[in-house]
This record gives sequence, structure tokens and C-alpha cells, in this order.
Amino acid sequence: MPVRRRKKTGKSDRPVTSFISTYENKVDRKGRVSVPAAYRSALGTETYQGVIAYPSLIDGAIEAFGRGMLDELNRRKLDQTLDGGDYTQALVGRSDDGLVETIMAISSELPFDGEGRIILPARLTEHAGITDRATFVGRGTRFQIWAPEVYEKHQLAEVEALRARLSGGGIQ
Amino acid sequence: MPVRRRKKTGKSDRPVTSFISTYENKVDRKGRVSVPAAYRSALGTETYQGVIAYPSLIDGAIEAFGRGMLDELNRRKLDQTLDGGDYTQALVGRSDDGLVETIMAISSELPFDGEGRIILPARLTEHAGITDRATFVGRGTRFQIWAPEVYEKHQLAEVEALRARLSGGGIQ
DNA sequence: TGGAATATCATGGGTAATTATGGGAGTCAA
DNA sequence: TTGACTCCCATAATTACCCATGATATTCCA
Repeated sequence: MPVRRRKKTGKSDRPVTSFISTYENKVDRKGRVSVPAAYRSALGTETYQGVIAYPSLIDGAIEAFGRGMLDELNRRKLDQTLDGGDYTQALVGRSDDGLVETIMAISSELPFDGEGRIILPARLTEHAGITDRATFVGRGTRFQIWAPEVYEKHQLAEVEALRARLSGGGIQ
Repeated sequence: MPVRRRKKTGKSDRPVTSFISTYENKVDRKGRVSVPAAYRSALGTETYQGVIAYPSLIDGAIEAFGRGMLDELNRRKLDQTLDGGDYTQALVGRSDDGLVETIMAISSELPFDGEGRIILPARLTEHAGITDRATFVGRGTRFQIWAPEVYEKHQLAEVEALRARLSGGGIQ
């Protein structure tokens, strides 16, 4: 009887929380949006009830993930610098690509209310062009929040590019 | 959770590891379809009881597979990007041409109910032209769901093309 | 070995729980 | 007071969960 066992890389042993599928929800007059229940349950094991969000550096969208992901980033980054003997980096917090630090700086913590909604800060909705509706897009380890019209166009292009690369047989 | 019991026929004593054969099942008024028992048992070892599905980029059909495949895809990608210190990819998602990311966005997680059925989202049935009946087609590591009439034609064309190819260059 | 008891499967339906959404009351600070 | 925010409650629609049935298959045993 074959038993499925986790590989022994020493990496995180818990399953990668994954955000799948897309959902379109309303933004009410108070600026609240329901985070899709499926996403909330993907975050379920985390102590902090809410999400981390920041304006995408590439798309006109909001990037978001759980606190666990942020911790994981920090941990791996720390491991890497210690392994490399670069203690200055670990202690002072300066690195060549300040990306992680930068992300930290521009991120917001968005806690859930009792009904699983978050309030999108104006800074983020303005970046994404979101007004009264928002499209949640699962990206596996993280998710994005788009203005529905903007995402629709983006998604069409994305799928078309993918389709062009495939030569029969579907995706393995 | 549905209890799964090994058959005692001695015919196939080890769990089936892939999806084979085709089945045609009804879609009821609530949009539910039974996933063929043989397929469910092929998914039996996975912790998550259900399937992942997305509209085929090539055929007018639904592509489906187990959760395990998706997790593996995700994990490999995350480890790969973080191990290399490439936080850019992890944070803004510019990796492998966006294949994993796009699949995540267009996929749906379809959990089994107590009877082994799934609910097909409108997005997927519309893409495949499915109304009240669905044909499950095993493709080894994954399977497809078709509208029966559509699949029939597709299958005929597929076999005919294969036959033509084989007869042209000798048999087998 | 023939047939009754037992499982499994696909299918259907009823009902409780959840979800997304809306709004009001209370709090705190400026 | 006026906002901005949190906490609590209400509701319609959807979904999850439970049980029931007929049709096949499978097992058991007299």
C-alpha cells in the first residue's frame, strides 16, 4: 500500500496554502469587500485573521497574501543571509535588492471583520482603479484584487498568450 | 467522507493510479454530477476530497485533475523561486511565463459531496456546452468532461485522424 | 450451485448551515 | 458634532449535509 509522505527537503512541512479561481464581489458604501470564503479557509490555519496587501509593482492590481507567507519570506531571507555569513545584512536589514523591505513598507494589514470582509485603503483602490466592485484572482500562493473591467482585458490577453504556446494535447 | 473499500475480486487489488475509460452521467437540476467511482478511487490517496477543474485552452471541454498535482506544482515553483533568492518572482509573479498563475486563476476547486458528486460552475458548463448530461473522459493523469454530443464528434475525428496516420506508414 | 442477503453506484430531494451583502448602534478621536 | 471605524444583527440566495431509492453487482451459505 503506497503511503503518500512528504518529501524530506527540510522545507516547510505544511501544505502550501493555495488561492484558486476568481470571484467578483461588491464593494459597499463603507468600502468593505467580502474576501471569498475559499480564500479565507485557505488562510484558516494562520493566527492573524486578515491579509497583507500592497499595490502590485507590475500590474494595476492589489497583491495580497496571508501573514504566513510574509513570515516565510522573512525566514528564508534570514536563512539565506546567515548561510552566506552576511550578518550585517541580517542585523541592519540592508540588502542589495531591498524588495522584501520595500514590500514591507508599502504593505497594509487588512483585518477581517466578523463577516470576513476587509476594508481596502484608498491608496490601494486608487492604484487598482477599484470603485464599487472587485475581482479576486487566485495566484496559488497569493492572490490579486482587480477592477473587474481591467482584469477582464488582462485575463483575455493572458489566456491568449498561453494558448499560443500550447501545441495540442492540453496542459500536462 | 465516503468509505472506500477494496474489492475482493483479485482482479485489480492495488489502487488505480490513473484515469481511464469514459463514462456518461446526468447533471441534475442542482447542477450536480457524479464523478465516476473509478475516478474517485484514483484520487483516493489525496487528502482533499475533490477535483480541480478549468476550461480547456484547446478543446471545448473541462480539464480536471486531483488537488495533489496542483499543490506539487505550487510547491515546486515556490521552492524554486525562494531558494534562488528570487523574491521578485515570489512576490510579483513573473515566472515560467505565468503558466501556473494563469491556471490558478481560471481553475475552480470542486469538492465532492457525500455521494461523490461535484457541482459544475456555470463558467465551465458554458465553455463546454454542457446542460443535462456530461461525458467523463480519462486521459491518464487527468480527465476531461465534455458535452456528450460534442465529445462524440470529437472522438470520431480523433480516431479517424489516428487511423489515417497509421495506415499511411504501416500498422502500429 | 442457485438464490437470498448484502454492497455499491448513480440519482433525487429536503433541510440546515454558510455566504455575500446590507444596515444600525456604539466608540473613539479630532 | 462629524467622520471613520468596529461590533452586532438581518436577510436572500446559495451551498453543504443528510437520507431515500432503484438498478447492478457481489458475497455468502444452505
